[in-house]
Amino acid sequence: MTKIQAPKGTQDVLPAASYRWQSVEAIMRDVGSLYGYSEIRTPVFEHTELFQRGVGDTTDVVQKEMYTFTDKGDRSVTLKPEGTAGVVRAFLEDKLFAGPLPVKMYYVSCPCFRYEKPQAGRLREFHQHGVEVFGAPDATCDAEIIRLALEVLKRAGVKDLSLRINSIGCPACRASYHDALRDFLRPRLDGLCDSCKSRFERNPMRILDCKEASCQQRIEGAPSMLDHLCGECRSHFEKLQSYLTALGIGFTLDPRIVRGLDYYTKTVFEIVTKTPAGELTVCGGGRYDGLVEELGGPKTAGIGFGLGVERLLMVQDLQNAAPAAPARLDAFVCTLGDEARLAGLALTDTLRGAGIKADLDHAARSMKAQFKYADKSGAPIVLILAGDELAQGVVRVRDMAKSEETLVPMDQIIDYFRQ
RNA sequence: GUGGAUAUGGCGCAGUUGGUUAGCGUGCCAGGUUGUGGCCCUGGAGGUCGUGGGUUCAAGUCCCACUAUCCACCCCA
Repeated sequence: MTKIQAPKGTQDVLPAASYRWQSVEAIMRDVGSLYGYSEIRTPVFEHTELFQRGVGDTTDVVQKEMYTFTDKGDRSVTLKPEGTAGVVRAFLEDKLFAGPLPVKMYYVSCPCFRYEKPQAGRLREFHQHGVEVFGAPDATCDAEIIRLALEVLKRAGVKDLSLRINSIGCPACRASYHDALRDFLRPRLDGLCDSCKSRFERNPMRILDCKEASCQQRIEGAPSMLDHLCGECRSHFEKLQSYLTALGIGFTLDPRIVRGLDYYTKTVFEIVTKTPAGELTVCGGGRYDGLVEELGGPKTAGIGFGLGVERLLMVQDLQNAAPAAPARLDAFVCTLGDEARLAGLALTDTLRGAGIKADLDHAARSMKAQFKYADKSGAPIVLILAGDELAQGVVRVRDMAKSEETLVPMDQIIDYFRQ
């Protein structure tokens, strides 16, 4: 029989590590609600067409990375490759646009799926925290979600953060920029790498992002999107920069941030952190003012970001910023003999009823083995119950760190923990 | 999709030019202490040496294929 293992690119979150997830999830919830956001949860899978139209047919994500399958009803469905499209769909389907705008939403550890070759910080099933805001066209909102993302990362203990922003304009000014860029690239096309050649027609801006040194050399002096922004896009971007400055948020302009998803307009940004293993992008996002309309809704501004949970946890590890594990137990109950065992079960139940994290031996083991287990469980207090204690109506309370024992009357044991 | 490295008990490793019953550390279980953890001592359980072929009298060791894991590119969270 072949051993069954987890599918490639997936990970178990084991009991010893789940507190780490709970910790960053609590941070996201706390910060989200502090900023006036409410949680939204959308399905893990959607109709494939949503992503084709929303994320964009020409993107790598849609073209080669989606988990798409046909269900028993012959519908093509896809495990969500990112968080935004599903939220937009819900916004439309549940007619949130008819309520008070803006609508501000966040999501926590949203599972996302991309069929890629796994490696450090890249999985096939991964999780994102994120926010989406609808009906907030002003650049104050761009600044707000950036501030929110930075706050989440800061509370998670991430160090050496840097913010990179860019504007990719609106469809109108981007089209004229594409023309200018193609005019610049056309005479140099022969020297570019194959993937850049294919990008030329489809999405020439991605060529600016190419990692090939020879391509970088050839595109030296290429026109910048920022020089081709229309009046409105330019003014939006300038406002964003002044708002960030007013909030004391440092940033760098990075014209090479293009983002791999088609729906972005105007502001795009990435938050990068330095680790001993190199720079790592932990958060990326931007504005998508055309997406709601593209998916059949009323013209509505949109903006959001996705923050990779696995990457965040990885950065915490690399930067020694991981929170310490909380104590699993407040007390462990050790017993000897059947009568004491029964009393121990009742005692444990009483403790739990009083909100004290308690456990007892479930393997009918020796006192020594029970103590070993109690020690490894991290319980600071061990309660010992055997014939002598039962006869006296007391519990023997052992402080594990001090190795000191005292006798506490059974009916005062809760008070002992309360003091 | 392209390239590179690795694969031996739960974890970390050794295994010498192919040569007897595959070792070590750690963890786990138990005993030493018939009521007591961390330290120490003793014992025990646990391995189709990733899978399948091949070479050989003999393969953990050599050859081939496959699979998985890790890393880089690509892409991105």
